Amino acid sequence: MIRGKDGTIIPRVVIERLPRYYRYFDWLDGKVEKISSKKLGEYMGASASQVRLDLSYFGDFGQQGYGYNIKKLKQELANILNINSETSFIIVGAGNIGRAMTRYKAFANTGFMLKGIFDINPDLRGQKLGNVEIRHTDEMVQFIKDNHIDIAILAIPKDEANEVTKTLVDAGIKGILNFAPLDLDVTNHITIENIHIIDKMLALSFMIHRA
Amino acid sequence: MIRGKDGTIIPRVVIERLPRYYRYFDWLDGKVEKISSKKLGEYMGASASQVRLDLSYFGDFGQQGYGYNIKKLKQELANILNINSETSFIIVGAGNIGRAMTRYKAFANTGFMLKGIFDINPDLRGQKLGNVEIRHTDEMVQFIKDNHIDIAILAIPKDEANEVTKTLVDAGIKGILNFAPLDLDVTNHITIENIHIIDKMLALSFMIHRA
DNA sequence: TAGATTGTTAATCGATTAACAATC
DNA sequence: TAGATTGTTAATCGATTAACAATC
Repeated sequence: MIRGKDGTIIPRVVIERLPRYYRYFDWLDGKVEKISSKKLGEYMGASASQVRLDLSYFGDFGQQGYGYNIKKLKQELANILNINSETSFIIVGAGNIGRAMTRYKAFANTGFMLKGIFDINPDLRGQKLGNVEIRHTDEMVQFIKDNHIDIAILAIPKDEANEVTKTLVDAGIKGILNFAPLDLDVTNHITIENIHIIDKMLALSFMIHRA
Repeated sequence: MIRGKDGTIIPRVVIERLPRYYRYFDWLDGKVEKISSKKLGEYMGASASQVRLDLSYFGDFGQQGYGYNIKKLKQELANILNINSETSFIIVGAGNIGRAMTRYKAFANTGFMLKGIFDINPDLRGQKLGNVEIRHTDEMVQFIKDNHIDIAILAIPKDEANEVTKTLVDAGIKGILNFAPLDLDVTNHITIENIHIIDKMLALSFMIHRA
């Protein structure tokens, strides 16, 4: 239950939209100085009301008769989303997806710092991916504690996912980006975001076959 | 506007949930013979009402006093989601994510068949990834037409994404799974599913920092 | 038969949009 | 000042849940 400006509860749908606002402000930055909720809504395919209400959970960023200053609002959103401060994360699983995430450049632009990669296969130990070396899963708990890691990207087969999740949570991980094709079994106050690639492909397939 | 059983419009939220139902039925298959909407809802973190209403858009799959037969419903969902028939797709962009998708095993279990990989870099031409070779983007339009490809996974930098999307749509692509960190500019009746990795990470970061 | 559980309609809840006073 | 546009409250819309007759 996350609260905004006046202690009002921010709906999760609004939170999920924030990074999208940031993308648009980043895109507009340099192009124009200011924008109205109406114009931004047109770009984003949203109503002006939604734009204004969404942003109003976090502050009074606009000005009547003027709109929103892009440099200012981009900065505000960057702060809200912790883009200016460094957020450390680890990758669990050095398979296809784990490796791709290792090389993924976009993390750096949004303050995310890869601190470690872990795999259960001892043969991979010490192998370098970029400038981070693969460690064995046995070292993971201590590493999370020593380096104060909050976020883990989980990219392992589904059969091991819940067991590893339990280990991560016990070690102090606060959020997981889950690529495994299942819903993780978590009881406590930990946040999960799922990327279910096959689910998306199936929804796509369903829609094009019915269209 | 996709219609179900009695010509009622199926809400997009329901469509997006279908693959998840399939995952649960696949998981239950072999474990038990039947399940009630109440029990399934418990597993999925949904209400019994939602389970029943969601499924009822597609048919009368249950039986009073009994529940839903798992083998039967799994089969029904597989048909609805075209899992039993082959769905061809291509990957556009042979970078980190494109390559990971090439090696992604889960596609095969759901009827997805990788037919081609394309990249703008001519040096990659002919290079084999698994049993599919990289082709140059120049060959893409003809390939899509010749092989009746409906779905493309877009894994290229955002600056080129809209231009390539236009090419894909003109060539006859019906659905795109977009990994590029922007909202594709599409006018016509084409379906897009987005995987915005950084957006998910930012939402995660926001939530754990506020918790 | 009695108990269980469906499919569907009605009630509720939450999210989106419209309206408007405030004000730059 | 007049026009534009905000932040917010009220109205609407859509999705979820509750209720229940039908029936296995």
